[in-house]
Amino acid sequence: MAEGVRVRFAPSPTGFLHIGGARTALFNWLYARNLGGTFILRIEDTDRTRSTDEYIDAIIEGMKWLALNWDEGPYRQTDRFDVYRSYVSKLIEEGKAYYCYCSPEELEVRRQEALAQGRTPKYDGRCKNIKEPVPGRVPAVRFRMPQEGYTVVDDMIRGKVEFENSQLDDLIILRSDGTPTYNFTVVVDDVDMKITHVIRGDDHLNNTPKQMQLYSAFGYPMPKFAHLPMILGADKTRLSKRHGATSVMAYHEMGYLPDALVNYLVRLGWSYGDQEVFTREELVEYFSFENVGKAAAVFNPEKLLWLNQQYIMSLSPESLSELVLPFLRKENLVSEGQSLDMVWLSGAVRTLQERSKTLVELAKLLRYYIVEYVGYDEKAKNKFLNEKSLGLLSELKEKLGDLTDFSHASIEGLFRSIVEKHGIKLGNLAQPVRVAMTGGTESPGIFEVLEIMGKEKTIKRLQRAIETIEGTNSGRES
RNA sequence: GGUCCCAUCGUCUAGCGGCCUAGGACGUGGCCCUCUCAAGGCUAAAACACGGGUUCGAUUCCCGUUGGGACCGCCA
Repeated sequence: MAEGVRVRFAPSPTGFLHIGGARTALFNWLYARNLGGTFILRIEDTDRTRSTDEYIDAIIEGMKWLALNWDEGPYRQTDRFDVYRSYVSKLIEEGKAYYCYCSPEELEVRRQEALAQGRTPKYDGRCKNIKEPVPGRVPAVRFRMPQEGYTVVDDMIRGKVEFENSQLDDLIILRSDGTPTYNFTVVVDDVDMKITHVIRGDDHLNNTPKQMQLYSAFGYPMPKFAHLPMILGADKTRLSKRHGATSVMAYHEMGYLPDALVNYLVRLGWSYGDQEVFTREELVEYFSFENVGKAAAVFNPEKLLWLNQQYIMSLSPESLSELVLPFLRKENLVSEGQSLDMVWLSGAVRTLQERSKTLVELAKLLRYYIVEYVGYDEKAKNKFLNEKSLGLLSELKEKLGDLTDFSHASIEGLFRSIVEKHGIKLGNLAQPVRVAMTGGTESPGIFEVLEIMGKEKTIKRLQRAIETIEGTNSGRES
């Protein structure tokens, strides 16, 4: 049963890999991996005016980033025109297709007329029985669609969907310029590549009966179909650029983890009881179309953000450090060629990972650990770096200077003893120190911050805070 | 306009006739923890679109209404 499952993702390179396409690819990938089948990547670039090699590269880049590896391809339809032409010839010979001499302009006029009169635009079949070429006209080729009976799509998600054949149009399979059209190439390729399951977006459901007629004409067994519900924007219309970032790689740049995006995307329309967070292995193991919903789903960036944080928290500090490095460069915190002590960085990252929802956020938070001098937040400075804290900061500076073991435990011991001596709350000491160290009032636990910062930097920053209060600081900011 | 699809909290969803006082998650409010911010724990508000059937019993099955969406190209 599981034997020989072959599925494909077939994007057209007229744009970047977007959220919707990625989810289609993902469901194909999951289905193939779940059943031990073959996942094929096919580029549908027959529209040569809109397809570009840059977009092909971009789609592949997106697939790789999401780690949706394919087993065959990428095939390009523009490499396969010979195949399509031979199928066209066969259909013409068998009388299943015919030449149509109507020009695109004429067809457009008739379509507009029909629309204006409230009729359904449909080809009138006037070229159906023309035997001789029409002088001065280069014909397109149309497929002779049966007009009696029904075509029933047996969909793995929606069940049986019935279409009346009289609704089906004689579709053009070969343009007058000799290039084949989408509905035709999909079927030829799926036949040729022995695709067993066609998993694609909901927007193709209406095309399916036409394509099924093509399958019959070729005498090829029907594949199974699964039409995935659409992804909508907050306004419940189909997700598009105006809803914000839709390119998969844009999420990479914003500091999202591919696994988080995959996890989010799969839960849009699929569920497994109450579980929200899945490993790849679990996803592959649990995936089934039985648990795929039928309703369109609204894309919710907030939940994606939450998931991303879950993934960031679950990563080891070491691997997170590697991942955040490029973002540190972008923030100009690490210059080109400069190397960072990765063990130290991991320690710093560890204190920040539950405070970061994205890698970009993490990189920004890492700032005060890395730079030479921190600038003070104005409000924080006024509130905590003043006469009241001056004595405490000086005392702390002196005692920290005598500390030989600059560890979390001994730093904490020192803080506790000072606090106890003065009969004040820990916060009264911690907050001024926090501003001195980070420039602001929010950070990881103050003892960890000092430990990561190290003795030398800690003393320097305390000294600078003291000078600031005394008004002797030169005012350099970093 | 025609064809097709869809319908549970604001959002993602569980539910496949009685287990439902409708569960979980995000977000939102409160409380706890606490050196700040997070994280974490507890907690609150929040939904079966409507109307008919079928049934002893409907969120669940059927029909209709309403509302949303997709497609109707010599685009894919």
